[in-house]
This record gives sequence, C-alpha cells and structure tokens, in this order.
Amino acid sequence: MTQTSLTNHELDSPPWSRVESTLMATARLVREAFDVRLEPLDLNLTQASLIGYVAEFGATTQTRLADHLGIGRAAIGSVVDQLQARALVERQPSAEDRRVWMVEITGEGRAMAARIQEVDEVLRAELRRGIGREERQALAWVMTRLQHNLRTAIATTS
Amino acid sequence: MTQTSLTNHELDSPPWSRVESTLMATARLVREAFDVRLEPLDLNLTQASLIGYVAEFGATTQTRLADHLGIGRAAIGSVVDQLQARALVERQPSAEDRRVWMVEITGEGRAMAARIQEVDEVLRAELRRGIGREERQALAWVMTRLQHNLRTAIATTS
DNA sequence: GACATACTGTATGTCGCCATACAATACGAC
DNA sequence: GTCGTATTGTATGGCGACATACAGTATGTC
Repeated sequence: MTQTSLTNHELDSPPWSRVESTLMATARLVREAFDVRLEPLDLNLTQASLIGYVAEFGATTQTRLADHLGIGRAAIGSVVDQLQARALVERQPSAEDRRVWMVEITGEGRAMAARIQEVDEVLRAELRRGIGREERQALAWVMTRLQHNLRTAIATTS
Repeated sequence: MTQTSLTNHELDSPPWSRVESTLMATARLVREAFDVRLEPLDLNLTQASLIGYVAEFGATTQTRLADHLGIGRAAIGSVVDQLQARALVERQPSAEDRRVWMVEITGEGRAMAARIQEVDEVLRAELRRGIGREERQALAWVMTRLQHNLRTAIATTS
C-alpha cells in the first residue's frame, strides 16, 4: 500500500488542522480520477458535467451553467465552444431575451450523456467502497456546513 | 452523529451523487478563503504553505516540498523563485547531493511564518463554527478513505 | 573504472480558470 | 418615450499548475 507515503504526515497532526490540505488534495484526485475515466470519451470533468446538466434539465443559459458548475461565465463560454464544435450541444437564441444563448443538448450529446452516466456510476461505486451510508451523509453535511462557513469567511473580509 | 436540524436553506445540501462537484466547489472556496485572508501578506495559499512547512521542518529539497504540497516539481520551482525574490526563503546547496537545493527559511521568512500562522488559526476557528469535533474527525476519516479509493481508481485505469 | 539507470531541478508549451473591460440588450425610474 | 443601471456573453491578459523533455548528478552493476 503506497497510500501511506502521503497520508502519513497527515496522521501525526491534529486531523482538523490539515483538513484544508486534505480537501485540496482530495479535490485534485477527484478531478484526476474522473478525467482518467472520461479520457476514452475525450472529455474532462467540466465538459462532462455540463453535458450531464443540459441533458437532464434542458436548455439553459450560460450564466446559469456557470453558477451551477461553480466556474465563471467566461470559462463556460469556451467550454460551450468546445462542445458545440463537436456537435454535442448547440446554442439557440432565446425568444425572450436576445442577450442570452440557450444551451441545448443535441442527439449526439444525448448519446454521450448516457456514456458519461455509465462512467459516473461505475466510478462512484468504486469510491463508495468501504464507506458506509451514514458516513457519506455525514460527509455531505459537514461539507455543506463548511461551504457556508467559507462563504461567510470570504464575505466578512474587508 | 445525531446532529439535528440546520436551517432550511441548507437542505438543498448535495446528495452523495454530487459529492464530486461539492468537493470541487469546496476546494475552490478553501483556496479563495485563504487567498483572501492572506492577501494583506501578499501571499497565496501555496506560498504560505511552503513557508509554513520550511519554517517548521527546516531545510528541505524541492522534490520533498512538491510531494508534501501535492503539486509538481516544476511548479515548486517557480514558487521558490518568488519567495526567494522576496527574501523569505533561500536556496542553499546540499553538502551531500550536488543536484539538489535545500530550501531554508530566512529571518524575514520566520517573521512572515508567524503572521501566517495567526491568519491560519483565526480562519480555521471560523471554519469550525457549528461543526462538532466528532464530525470533523469523521470528515477527515472519510476523506482519507476516499483518497485511497481514488488512488486505486486512478491506478486501475489502463 | 565504465556503463546503464534513476533522480533533481529547470525550461517550455499547454490547459483550465479567473479578473477585467467591453458591446449589446434588458429593465426600472421618471 | 428617455435615461441610468443591471445583466449576458465575449475578448483579452494573466496566473497556477501540469506534462514533457532535458542537463547535471548520483547510484548500482559489471
């Protein structure tokens, strides 16, 4: 088990004191794991998430996509560009607001979304291994609370 | 773990199925929060972590720093460049291995490390708010386990 | 010693994301 | 209507990190 190499130094310190770095490292691993598994589809995690969202919820403005995926509007623009170039999504003008594009899934995109979901389910099953349902819920709860605290901390900095 | 209700608007808390994106978003917030608080010191989280590590553990090779901070060797090089330009750390040749630089803290760096630790403690106290000790430990445990699963998943992809 | 192999730090190019500035459009106050 | 303000998407420049390739050095094998 080569796992010890990185986690050893985390264990000899008070757990919470290093939670931030553990979190950062875990996030990197999440991205890496998804990217590796999505590589056969020639997609990264952000692109796959966008496709998944549009496939599930239908035509969406870019700003809403940005908010939902947690990245900026400018970044979403280029992601949509990439996916549109591969005909996985398409931009349709909005009937109500001529400023916005409604990003919609295409037929090819829908097929891709199915493959993405398959990859997603397989990987998530592997990630659940050895972690009980209660613990997963606890993780979700704590992270939500942590997000709240983080937002407060960011906001209360002059 | 019988943590009862939080406010209602927290109930849109992410289900496990979205833990990946929650984790990514939380990680971004962690970086943002630290960056915001470290801004008066004109440092980002990576730079501060490096200073903190060297201040605590003494002269260290760049490769060890890279492993410890979870970023690549090339990235560490430029971080050391930046900090060295501000005389917060310095490169000393190793007596045993002429390939490596030992990165050591300077006097100014030690003063900066003290200020960093103060920022760190204040922020961490804010982040702990409303989260019990048991839950923090549970979070650390689950994330460690999750890291292990992630590494396995990454490794078992051809 | 001579050599192959492994490792350290650096240079280079790329990628993803951000922050800022901007034009076009929407919306509210009057 | 007309004006100021807010919002959407885009263009641009910058940053942090990665992957790759490389030179210099260390280390083990023969």
